[in-house]
Amino acid sequence: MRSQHKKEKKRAIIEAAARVFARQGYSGTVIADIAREARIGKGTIYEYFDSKEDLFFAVFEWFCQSHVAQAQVQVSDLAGGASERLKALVISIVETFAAHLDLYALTMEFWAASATIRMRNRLKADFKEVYRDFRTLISALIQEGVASGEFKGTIDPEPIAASLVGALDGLFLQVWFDETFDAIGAARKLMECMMEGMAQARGPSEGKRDQ
Amino acid sequence: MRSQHKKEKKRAIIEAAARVFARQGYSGTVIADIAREARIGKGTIYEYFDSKEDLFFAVFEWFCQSHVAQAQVQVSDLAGGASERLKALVISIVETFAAHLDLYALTMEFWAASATIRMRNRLKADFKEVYRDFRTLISALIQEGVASGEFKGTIDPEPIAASLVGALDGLFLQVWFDETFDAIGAARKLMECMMEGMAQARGPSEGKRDQ
DNA sequence: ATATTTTGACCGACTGTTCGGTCGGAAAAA
DNA sequence: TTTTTCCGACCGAACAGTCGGTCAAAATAT
Repeated sequence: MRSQHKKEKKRAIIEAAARVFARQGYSGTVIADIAREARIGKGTIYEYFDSKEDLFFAVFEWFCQSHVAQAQVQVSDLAGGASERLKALVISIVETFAAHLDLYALTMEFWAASATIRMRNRLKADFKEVYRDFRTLISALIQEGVASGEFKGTIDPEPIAASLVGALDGLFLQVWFDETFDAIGAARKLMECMMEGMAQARGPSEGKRDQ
Repeated sequence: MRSQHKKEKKRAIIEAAARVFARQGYSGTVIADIAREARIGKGTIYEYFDSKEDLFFAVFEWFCQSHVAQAQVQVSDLAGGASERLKALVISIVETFAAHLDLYALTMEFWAASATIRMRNRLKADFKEVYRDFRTLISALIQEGVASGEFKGTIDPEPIAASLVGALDGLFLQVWFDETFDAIGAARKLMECMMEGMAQARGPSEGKRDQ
């Protein structure tokens, strides 16, 4: 009980900070708010983090880690053909986000922070990596589909994966501003449409070079 | 020269503020910075706006107005079939954004501001409208394609339009974090893929169910 | 077992600074 | 001269970060 306890407490502060930042935004949050949420004294926070900015960054890293990890677990759980799994993964991501809309505010806070000079370099590299990971995850699935003949050989997995990742972000943005917007439905229709577009034409002969 | 001059000056302040907010973010911007950028005294700003928040909101409205207007102009300029026009519009939007990446920081600032309680209601309604306008613009194009027989009758225009709008936002987010990312290329591939998925099957007989 | 010392987690009053907004008067226009 | 526009010195509230000190429990001595 020493570095163990410290680790736990640090984590607890990070989670408390995440809640407060999500609720009030970075600038709208006063260190005292976080201390109160974590039920500790203001000074204690500075035992664990050098500055408000450091704490914010720690929240960001914690958030990225847990989210990417979750998606990677999800995809490893899936079974079936590439197209089935792709569809399932995308729907699952959308549903997960939809279930944690409150945390979405945090994401926007991170985006905004990345626009300010000081934070930019710290956040940018991590964000780049997160997006790359997501693209790779989806791109791999698409490639699998191409390899198995489910998808056309002419499909270029990377940009399609990027577009899908982008669409997910974008759909959530729309939910954020209009909670009646049906992101899950839109994602389903998008997947149907893209599947149809990616599907290997099965009609004529059987060659890869349809026309 | 009175209300005319006032209007111009107000606009000038808004544009100066937009530049500074884009560069430094809302919290990172001090009223004095905006005054300097606009080459006026700090006090003068308060002759035109009641508060920093008001000014920020004015920037937001100015930004929305000019961007939506621009997209609407673009679409009215286009000629050709629905699929051609749709593709052209999307590419044109991507290219416009790519050419003004600096202003993208502003968009993120608006998103983040919408996460704070006070700003939220003011921004939310406008944002909702902007997204609705964009969706409607694209949805109308898709509907046109369905009506003309270019697209399948089973296509549901609204969610597809929403996904497209989302994908554009999302692609830009990726550019923001990795300037080597090729959003224009990705958008092209996405359009190809979706077009293929939306296209009326022309191969066998004329039914929907090929195979 | 008990007393004593050491350690370090914890705290919140305090401080120096920053910044949004004001105001009284200068400058320009009418 | 009167009115309008402009200005920046000034003010006070807010806040990040500090610091001196408390206290409980771990370590050590008895």
